[in-house]
Amino acid sequence: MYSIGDLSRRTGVKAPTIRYYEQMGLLEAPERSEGNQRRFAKAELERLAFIRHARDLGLTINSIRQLIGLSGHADRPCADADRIAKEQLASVRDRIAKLQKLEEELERIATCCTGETVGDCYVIRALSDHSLCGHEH
Amino acid sequence: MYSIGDLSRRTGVKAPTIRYYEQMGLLEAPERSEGNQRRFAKAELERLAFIRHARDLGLTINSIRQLIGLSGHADRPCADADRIAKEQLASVRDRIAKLQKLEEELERIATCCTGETVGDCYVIRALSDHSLCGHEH
DNA sequence: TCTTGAACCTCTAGTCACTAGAGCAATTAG
DNA sequence: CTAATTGCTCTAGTGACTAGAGGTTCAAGA
Ligand SMILES: [Zn+2]
Ligand SMILES: [Zn+2]
Ligand SMILES: [Zn+2]
Ligand SMILES: [Zn+2]
Repeated sequence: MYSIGDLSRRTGVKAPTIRYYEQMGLLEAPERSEGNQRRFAKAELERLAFIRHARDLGLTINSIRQLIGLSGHADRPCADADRIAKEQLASVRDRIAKLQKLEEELERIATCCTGETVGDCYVIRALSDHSLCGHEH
Repeated sequence: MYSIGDLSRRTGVKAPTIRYYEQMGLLEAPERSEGNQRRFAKAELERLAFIRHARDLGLTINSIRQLIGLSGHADRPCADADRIAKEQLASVRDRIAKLQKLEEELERIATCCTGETVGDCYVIRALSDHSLCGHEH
């Protein structure tokens, strides 16, 4: 049996975050000590590691809830799990593409200023005038 | 003189967002009609375009507030504006690098499942076991 | 057994940049 | 003049936590 602090040290997830996951229905309400403190079993430790890893990969609480729901039915088809992973991959790729466009614009904006005063600063001018940009954003 | 709806149509910024920018101190409180409705001058239209452009480039409300503060002093050095742009560029590059690592992991996770049931789904297994990953996240 | 200090509890509110909605008032076109 | 549209303020919700207040329980040493 682990206290919430034990669990926190073993997984690197802060105690308030563990309580938050419980509240969001990702962790089941654990047993309690006589004095009402949480006491987690090993299964919860593993589930918390799963949650943390999924979060680190950018999955939302909602997706994780679905995945946990699925993982209880080992005999069902895994198409839903595969779909969630593919959607997350697509979303990450999408964000990368958007950020790369921003990077291009920002590189120009951040490196082209030859002025010395605000009056002739390229940064200010570029922000005032989108037609200096190479793409839409 | 533009109503908030005029301004919204001309800039593509929704009316509640314009009010929000005013509340955040990015736009000055505009004149009002007899019936207390906002009436914006052309300067406000231009400032709103500036704000929107900066937001589209990912700058925070705080950074924009600083830039607006600077832009009132055309004779001062522009080092602060240049620094804000460079920091934003660095932050975008940082986020891209993190997302590219995620992309790699997610590509593996999302495309390697050869199982058919949840019990032998690679997605579920990969989320349970970070040692299958190629990097830290 | 007692005491002290660390760890734990619940609850509320704050973060960021909006967005949605309620309930009302003003404007504008016909 | 009326109806439709647009505007006003205020409150609350989003996601995934984080911080803090104010109180309780636990574990270890004396
Ligand atoms: Zn400059
Ligand atoms: Zn632009
Ligand atoms: Zn699968
Ligand atoms: Zn991993």
